[in-house]
Amino acid sequence: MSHVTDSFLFKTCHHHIVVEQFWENPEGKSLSHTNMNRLDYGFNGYQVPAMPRATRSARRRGTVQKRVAENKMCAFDLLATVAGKLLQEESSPTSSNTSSAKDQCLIVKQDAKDESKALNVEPCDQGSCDGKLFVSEPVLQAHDENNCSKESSFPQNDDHSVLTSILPTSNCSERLVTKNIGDGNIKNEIGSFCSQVQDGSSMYRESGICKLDGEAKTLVKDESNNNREVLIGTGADTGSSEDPVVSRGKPPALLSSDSSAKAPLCVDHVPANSLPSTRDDVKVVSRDDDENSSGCTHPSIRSKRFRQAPRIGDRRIRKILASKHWKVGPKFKDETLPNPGEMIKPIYRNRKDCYKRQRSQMTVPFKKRKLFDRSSVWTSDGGINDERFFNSPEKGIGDASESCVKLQGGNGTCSRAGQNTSFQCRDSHVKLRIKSFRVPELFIEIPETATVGSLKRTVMEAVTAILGGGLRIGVLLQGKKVRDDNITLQQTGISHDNELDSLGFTLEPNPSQSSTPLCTGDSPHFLSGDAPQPLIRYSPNPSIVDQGTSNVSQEPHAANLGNLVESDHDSAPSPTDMSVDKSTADLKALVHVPEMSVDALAVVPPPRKSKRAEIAQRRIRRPFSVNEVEALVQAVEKLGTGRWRDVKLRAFDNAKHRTYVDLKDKWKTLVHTARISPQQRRGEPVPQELLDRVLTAHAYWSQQQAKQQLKPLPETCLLF
DNA sequence: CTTAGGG
DNA sequence: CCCTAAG
Repeated sequence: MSHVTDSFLFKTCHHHIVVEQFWENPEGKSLSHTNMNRLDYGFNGYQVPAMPRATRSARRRGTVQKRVAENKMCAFDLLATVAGKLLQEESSPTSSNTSSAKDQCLIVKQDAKDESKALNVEPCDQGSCDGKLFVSEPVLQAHDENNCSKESSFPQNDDHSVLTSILPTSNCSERLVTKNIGDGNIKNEIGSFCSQVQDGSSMYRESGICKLDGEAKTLVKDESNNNREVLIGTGADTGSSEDPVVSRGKPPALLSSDSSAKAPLCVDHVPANSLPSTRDDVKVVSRDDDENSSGCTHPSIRSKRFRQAPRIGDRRIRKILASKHWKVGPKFKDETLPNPGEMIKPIYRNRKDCYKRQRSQMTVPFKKRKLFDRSSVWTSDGGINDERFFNSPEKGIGDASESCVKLQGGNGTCSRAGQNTSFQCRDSHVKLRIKSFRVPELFIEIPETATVGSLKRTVMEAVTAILGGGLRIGVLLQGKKVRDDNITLQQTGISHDNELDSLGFTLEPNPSQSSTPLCTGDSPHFLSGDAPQPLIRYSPNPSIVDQGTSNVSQEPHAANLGNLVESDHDSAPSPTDMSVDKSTADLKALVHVPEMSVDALAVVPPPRKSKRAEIAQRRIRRPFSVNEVEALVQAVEKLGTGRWRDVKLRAFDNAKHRTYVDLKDKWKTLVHTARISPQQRRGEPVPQELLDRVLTAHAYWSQQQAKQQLKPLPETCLLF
């Protein structure tokens, strides 16, 4: 049988969807790590069978750590499935037994062409009731300690449930509550669910954060024409006027509900004693994110933990599931703004870091793709936290060229942005819709010989740097900047019945941050500019400017061959690259792309990154040239095969694109190449002489290594 | 961050 | 080249 350890209630206007997370535990024994991978999800009685597979290495290792994470990732899959099943259920004439309220809400998958496959919940002509489908992880949003703490700080109730999200809506009293059950220690790892809700004829936007690993999840919601509040809190909602709905266990299939939503939505069908392994579950799950947090099993602790959740500077790379199964709206993580000091940390220090970061960002659960953890505007950790409010990709994009921020006034929306603008969204609320932010002007400096791909990357880095470097939100009223943060909206004239067209927001580099070099050493530099439209110069590799390649020694055994290896300036990986004498002039070429960058970057979110390639750009392949091989061989001959860092420093210190891992890998392939017949070799032929040296050196150092293992010998280099 | 290896 | 486990 399965133990439901967590359940989620998705309540739309008329439907309740319960998603359960439970551990399969046939024997009823306590769970062990060996069956961690049995974490499954179910909903409305369905159990989602196919869960993501563990990573290869995970399987190989027989560990299941990753599995949990991946299962988490699958939460969204689950949701998609839920929607699909529900749809079937509701559309299937044979299954009309479920709910009287069926057909009141239609949950459909978005058209296939939308890669994100967001779920669309469309209320069927229920004008007075916006359909909603919202799922949130029982995680306390770290944000808004300043703004919403009052509303969101609810005492926890006795059963230790952690109320994490409440979405009261005026019309339907819809709310979503996620809760941990069991002893309250269970950590639900399901990420927040993002969905779009179509609100009748009104515009709608909704996006959520899909974050994993137990980190804060965010839900961004915006509805038009409805006065709504979005509260995100923790603890039981005992103080709220509307009782949160807490679900637990396997609920009956679909429940219909009226708009009062006060009655328990789901009955707990799981006997308390059937959750003996809760603790185990907790431990297990906690392990998953032990990387950056201790296993916070107690609700209260958890709350705390999430409050201090991952900062931008967190070294940990967040894994965010690409919007494969749902629409990951551009949304900002609910994190508090990092301290200025912390923000610097993540900034690339050098090229190496840059691309390392790039690489690391490509990982995401299924395919291990990492989004730029702080780079992505759309998932930003960045400084725009307080503006968790975005448009769906489809509609906001085109407006990029428009004014800084497109606001949509009107009577319906009480968005977060609005809340932030007017804290107490109670009486005269200002409803704002920020369609897009204008990103500060960027200037890119990149060699003419650079590839388009590198240009993209450069721009990306620049944008990333800006966003990550600390942003401020500027408020423009009638084109004039409102500098006084303490003045009320009313005083400024920003009132609900005002023309919000005159209101604008801008993203401004934080003065204290903007002057920080993006990549100390050889990367982009910020030139702090004037606040609103600062000029940011982004130049890739200033430091390599002086390093020509023209004097690459042709003498294989010349001293210090290593330093002759040209440094990389991210140009196309041309075999002739090394010998081509392009340097200073090229490198200094300044390419202005203000128009492009401004317009393009002003789009929030960015155009759908259909191909994750954009996100997960694999480093371009750069075949080793003979010169490089020469340098490598020489270095290895000298240093041995176990000191790749030294080899790198010695021979490739200027080749930023060659990491010690690369060198190690190259050596590996060289050894292999040397052993195979010349006919089988591919690519630029490596002189046999070099290959011979490779074998010789390899043999020698292998022997040395073997000897060392027996009895540490003084470092002697007998051969050289 | 480095190494060492598998993929 | 990527990804990870280990150290």
